[in-house]
Amino acid sequence: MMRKMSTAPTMKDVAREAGVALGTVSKVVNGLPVGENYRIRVEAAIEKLDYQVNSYAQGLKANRTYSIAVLLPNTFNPFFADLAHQLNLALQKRRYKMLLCCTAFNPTEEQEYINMVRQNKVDGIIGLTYNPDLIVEPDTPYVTIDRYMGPGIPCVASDNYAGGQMAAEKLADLGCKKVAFLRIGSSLTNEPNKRRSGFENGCLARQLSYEMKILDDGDPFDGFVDFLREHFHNGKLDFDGLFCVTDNLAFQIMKVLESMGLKVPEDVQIIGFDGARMFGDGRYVCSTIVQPTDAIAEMCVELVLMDNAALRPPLVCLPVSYAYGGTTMERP
Amino acid sequence: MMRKMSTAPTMKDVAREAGVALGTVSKVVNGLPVGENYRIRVEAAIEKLDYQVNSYAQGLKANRTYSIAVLLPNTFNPFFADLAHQLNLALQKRRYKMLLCCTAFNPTEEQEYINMVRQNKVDGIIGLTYNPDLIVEPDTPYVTIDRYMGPGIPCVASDNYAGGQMAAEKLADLGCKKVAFLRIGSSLTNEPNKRRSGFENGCLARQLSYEMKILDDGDPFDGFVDFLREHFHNGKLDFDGLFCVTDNLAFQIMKVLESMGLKVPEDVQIIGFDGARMFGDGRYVCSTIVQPTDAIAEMCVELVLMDNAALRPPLVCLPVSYAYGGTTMERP
DNA sequence: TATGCGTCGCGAAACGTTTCATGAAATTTC
DNA sequence: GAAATTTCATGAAACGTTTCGCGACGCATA
Repeated sequence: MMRKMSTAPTMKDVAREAGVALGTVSKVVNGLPVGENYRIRVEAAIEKLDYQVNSYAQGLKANRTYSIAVLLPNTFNPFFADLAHQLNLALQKRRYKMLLCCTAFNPTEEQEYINMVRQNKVDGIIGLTYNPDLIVEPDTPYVTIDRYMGPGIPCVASDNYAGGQMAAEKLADLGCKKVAFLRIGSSLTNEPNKRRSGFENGCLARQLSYEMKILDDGDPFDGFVDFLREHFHNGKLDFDGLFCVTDNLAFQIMKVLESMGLKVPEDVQIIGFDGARMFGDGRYVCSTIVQPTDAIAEMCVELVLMDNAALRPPLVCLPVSYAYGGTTMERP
Repeated sequence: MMRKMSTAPTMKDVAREAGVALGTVSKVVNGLPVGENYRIRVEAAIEKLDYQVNSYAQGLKANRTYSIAVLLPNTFNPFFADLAHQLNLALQKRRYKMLLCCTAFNPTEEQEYINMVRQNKVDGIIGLTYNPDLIVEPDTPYVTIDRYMGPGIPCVASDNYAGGQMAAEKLADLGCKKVAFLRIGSSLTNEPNKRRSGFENGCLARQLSYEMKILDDGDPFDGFVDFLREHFHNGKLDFDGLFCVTDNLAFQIMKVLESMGLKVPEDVQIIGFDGARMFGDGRYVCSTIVQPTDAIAEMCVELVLMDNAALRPPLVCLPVSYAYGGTTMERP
């Protein structure tokens, strides 16, 4: 009785308690075929000892850990937060654990996390990263979000092109005559780049006059303020519609417009991108092109766990949708 | 040469390559004293083979995994998101991994995660949970946020009482004559309860007339709408100040007030609680009592990793501060 | 030269699983 | 009823570490 109180019970303990061999316990635990009477005895012993498998021993043996590392810049941008949440759900559904790594957009940090994660033999990595030359363990399945890194590494993204187009069309529908596209480089690597071309295409199709203001990484935000000032005469802005590359940017721009005495959406309508919401269930921060974070997460998990790596598509684009968030005039 | 390409190199491989014993490699890897010439040879071999320790073998042997499970309801509430981020930073600083578990306020989910986490032999758990009778492995260090579960389990929280008091004083300072406190039960278990008594105390101290509206878990939000309507006559609200138990609630209440034609902060000033910000760096969602999420995270990690469990304090309260977020009139 | 002591590398054992060759028992076959 | 075949529990080996008793070696002492 109560011999090894201090240590958690092992399979050996269960085997002894049930009077069976080690391998038999293993089979019961893993649901493999075992004689009925044996199964019952083992299950009783497991119950009695409150046995839990040691998944680190399993991991060592099987070279499989049922955990996936998720690399995100942070969790306070609502879009990333939403992604983290959806990934957590999708992984949990498949009984996988999620190792969350916040990289703060820092390439060194990203590489460090990748290295750390190698030691821990996660079964795969899902990364929304900004380091263009990340070195990833070749035999660890890697799936990116929003960043195409080559044919061997699947990339899951929204249909950014369609989203840009949708924004242009929406602004046209809502009566805009002259619009502008605002973007910061750093928030806009790779796939999200297509938002611009989609938007341009949409404007052309609807014969909507447009201008672009594109800042590079590291450029001060003032670049936008200057741009808007240049197009501001006699209390009026040259534009009646703005498409901002992210909701975050839209949010900042709104503050600037406010300080210029302009009213949104009466004077100028704004559409952002991402689908950021205040408290998850609150209303959208601005009128926006919503990314399907649930589908993105689902797809990432699907791909990262896929057995046959050869079958993985290099790029998956998922459909976006428009949502009203108070910064556009809805149709009369 | 290139014999075992498919498998990651092990200590044995390094030992063979360096021409030393297994134990010597182990010592080098762990920084234990080893003869200089041996160290050099081993380090060269490690470099050459690109050896990485297998932390699951380490975990199996040492019964230590350098990972901590974090239980949060979700990541899209900015307060939780911030907490997740700060915890990630604090853990990373100590080279610990973070297993994030989103529980969606669901007691069953919470217990399931706790169980799952037991199997994975995490070194500890930090939980912001809502299940009053969670069963936690007695030998896994457990630290809660905001919920006092008994003397053996440390609870880290903001100084909620002081926060409530601070809100009352601020409203008084800003000229309010009659205020109200709004809260929903579910968002207000345990420690955060003290926000009410702190607020009450603050009102009494400043001879500020106040009322309370408290909804229970599961009550429809309409309860607040009705309450506000009852106190709304001739386009004017009986209150000139509101203290909402969370920023989330404040956010929702603002929408209601808006729909009643009331202006914030001109007609009624609002103070929330948490310190929620839009994009992490954006401005506060509302004027608010800010919780020190960085200090909370730091303290949680400190306590959960503490060797001597007997020295852990049962309750730690950390100082809050007031921040302007546009929903209060600042002093003239 | 012989003894004693301290250093330090060596390698076997152990951690808790899974797997697989082994052989005992039960079943089938003629 | 004996031999062939199937079934299935058994327990040793292996996964990649850490730990620790052992012994080889170097040095000081007499």
